[in-house]
Amino acid sequence: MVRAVPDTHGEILAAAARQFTVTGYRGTSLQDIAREVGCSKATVLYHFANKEALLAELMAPAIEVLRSLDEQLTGLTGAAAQEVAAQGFVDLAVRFRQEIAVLRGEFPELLCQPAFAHIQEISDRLRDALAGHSDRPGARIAALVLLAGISEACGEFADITDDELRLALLTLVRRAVEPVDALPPQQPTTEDKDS
Amino acid sequence: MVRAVPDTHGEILAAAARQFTVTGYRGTSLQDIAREVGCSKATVLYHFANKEALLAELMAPAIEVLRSLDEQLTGLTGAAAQEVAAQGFVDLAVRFRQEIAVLRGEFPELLCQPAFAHIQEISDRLRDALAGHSDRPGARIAALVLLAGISEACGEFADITDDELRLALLTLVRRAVEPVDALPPQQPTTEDKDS
DNA sequence: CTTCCATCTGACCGATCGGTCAGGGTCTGA
DNA sequence: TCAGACCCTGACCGATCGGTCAGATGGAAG
Repeated sequence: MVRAVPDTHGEILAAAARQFTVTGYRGTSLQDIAREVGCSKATVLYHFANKEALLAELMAPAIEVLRSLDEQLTGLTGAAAQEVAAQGFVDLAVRFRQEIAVLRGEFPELLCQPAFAHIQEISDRLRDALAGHSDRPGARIAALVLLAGISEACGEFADITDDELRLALLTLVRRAVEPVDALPPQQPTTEDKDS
Repeated sequence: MVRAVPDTHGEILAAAARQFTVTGYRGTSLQDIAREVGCSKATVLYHFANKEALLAELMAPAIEVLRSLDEQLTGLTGAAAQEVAAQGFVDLAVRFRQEIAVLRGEFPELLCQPAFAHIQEISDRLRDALAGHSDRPGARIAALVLLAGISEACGEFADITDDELRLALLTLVRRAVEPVDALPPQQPTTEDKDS
């Protein structure tokens, strides 16, 4: 085995990702991670300041993509925002299946941690965009169900390729979301209503 | 305060439900529940054999409804099964918003407990029915996303009435699910393919 | 050879967890 | 009056958690 550079740091990260998705963040102890890597718990804490820092580094790439999607969304409204949100989120969910699976269960508690600040607001904006910025219950519900469902479900389809999954999810979203054009003309929509 | 019957048992149950939905099952200690009720931790364990039994009693009604839905589904196929599954699950999710929110994050771990045996199989059958018993990825993905999304999202809409939520979810499901009739006629479907 | 630094470890810490237990009230019915 | 069922509690238990720390190891630089 040619293994000049052991890269313990990366191994710990990978093992943590695997364990977190199965047992959850709370349900996985540093001991568990160390056991899978084949090192001591102290070694895990040598490479990472604490358990929270381990999670933060694990989620950093996914969060970065989410942030950039949020930026793309600023200023967009209506059908354009809807489409960008749909494509962006589906792509994000597919690419970071594992990372999202980690966050899945612990969402409400983990959002308090500084590493995940503003995530709630960002996903709120994402949901609004997907709902066509409508406040009708039907649109709001559909958007939230889709976001939550995709987050939940993505981790389950390990047997499906990224492209296939992306396509299926995108067609599902387009079929399920309330189209912003189909709004009953109770409001003229001459300009974007803001605030 | 006319309080002839303190009903500590019920108060503990209600407090546990509230805490579990916020902090999760793992994240809520018996001490937390006792504190909210205003009794000692020992009292909680006097009324319930252990933490697991508390959760089991909390979820029992929802699980009973899920089981009966599963029974209704036996024998049904195609569009009929699809419709029963959609109506049944939407109704269940709306009625037991809080209970499902409890189970949400801890699903994979809690399924090991004897109180939740067969739940995985039941929800698998439910998903199959919603997918029109098709094995096409699109149908499977849509069904799972809808089930997961509804479970996740139901707890969030405290401001929406049951009837309103039920209607919105049902229309969403009907719009989003791949209709069993729209199957490409690559298979004659003369009779239900089984096994 | 010595020094230095990165890596890693076993032993240990305080806190908290779920759960046990002996016993103290309080009410009821004989 | 007294026995017993019911409800509740403080004190305590072993286990496990995240995290600390002094020191062992080993390779590179001087």
